Amino acid sequence: MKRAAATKSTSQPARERNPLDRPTIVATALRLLDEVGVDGLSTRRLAAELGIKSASLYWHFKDKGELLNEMSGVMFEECLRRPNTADPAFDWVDWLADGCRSIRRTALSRRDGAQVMARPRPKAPNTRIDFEENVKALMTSGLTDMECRLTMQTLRRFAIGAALQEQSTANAGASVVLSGEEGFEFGLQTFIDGLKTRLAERARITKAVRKPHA
Amino acid sequence: MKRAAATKSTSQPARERNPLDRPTIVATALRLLDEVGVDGLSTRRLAAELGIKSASLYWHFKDKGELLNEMSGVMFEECLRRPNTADPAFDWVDWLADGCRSIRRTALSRRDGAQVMARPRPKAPNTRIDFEENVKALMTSGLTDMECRLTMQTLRRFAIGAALQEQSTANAGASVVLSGEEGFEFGLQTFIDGLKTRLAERARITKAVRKPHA
DNA sequence: ACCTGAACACCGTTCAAGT
DNA sequence: ACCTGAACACCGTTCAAGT
Repeated sequence: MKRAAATKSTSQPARERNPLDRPTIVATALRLLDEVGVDGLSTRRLAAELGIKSASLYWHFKDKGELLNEMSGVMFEECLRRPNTADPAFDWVDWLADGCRSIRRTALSRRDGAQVMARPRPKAPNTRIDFEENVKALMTSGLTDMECRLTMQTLRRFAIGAALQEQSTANAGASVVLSGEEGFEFGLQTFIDGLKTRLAERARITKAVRKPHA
Repeated sequence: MKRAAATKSTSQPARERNPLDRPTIVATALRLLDEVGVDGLSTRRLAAELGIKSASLYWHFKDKGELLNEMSGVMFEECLRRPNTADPAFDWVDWLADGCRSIRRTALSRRDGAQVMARPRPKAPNTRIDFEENVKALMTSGLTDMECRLTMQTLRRFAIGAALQEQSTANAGASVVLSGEEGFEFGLQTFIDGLKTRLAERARITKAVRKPHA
């Protein structure tokens, strides 16, 4: 996709004449990411894509890191569906596993996507709300509040860690005995088995307490 | 630590007059990493530390990526102890958990250490041998060869993923309700519980096959 | 074999100035 | 409010040339 030829009468090659905002810049940056990769995504290149000069980006963003973090946030929004706990068929195991798969899939869906998602997300209030909603959904499992937070953190890390390694350049020539998918599903399944064990153990104790001499 | 003042008679400020080799360069790079961080670790800065010009580094390394990968390899060598399966007290659970903790601790031991260890390690033959040795040790658990490989891969990713997030700059101001240590131990314990479940399930089936009508 | 000098083609960021 | 021009202080990498 080469730069569109500008009509002679204007100096902006690829942009309408209204001011940019952060969402537009982030969306353009994500599109550009697929073209050039994270190392190719320079402020100058992005500015060119937007029809501005790179210095102008610093009116919208404090620095490049802030832009990348916002990209991370958008990618997470792309992949996280809200849980439907009202549905009587809601199953926390499936929901949790699918959420984890979704993070990996989203990371793999764009060039160097895992590297972007490995960055801290901007702590916007709406993100916080979603997070608390997810904690509540997972608590239907019987895990404690803290365990739910730790579980979600662990699986988020795991999904991104898996994608990170799958996208690493070294994977090109390596003897890939274990496919990414297989390793991912193994880790996910095993971790969830561990959660179930914890819950079963807890149920056993609760029962023993209720009927101490059974 | 400022550059040592050179004696007037020589133009090398900080180096004896013998040729450099890769191990020396890598060791110096790791020392410098703690001073300046991964973003500050430029070829020019490293060359200055070694008393050479940055162009000379390209005689020893193909590019900067190769140097960083070698640093990753050295950090892994620092942390991986060989298993002592001859010891009758050898316990695969402890060994596995300690190995995982060791990776995290090594990553946390240097500035941006997790970022370095997240890179692909150079696939030297000795590294391969260690890996096979570890697979054999883990197979004392009763897991299959493939499961052992997947387990080690998963825990390696997990340890580095945890350290990566703990060292992320965003962690500075964030509301760190969950300490890094706690989240790490939770994930590790849960995953190992899952492995045990798998083994217990397998033992149950084996037994059922032996005594079909028990 | 190992290193330098000098260059090429870039970076992120700042800031006065423009509109 | 939003953007430009121009600069500052860097990068990684190449390559002929030196010893």
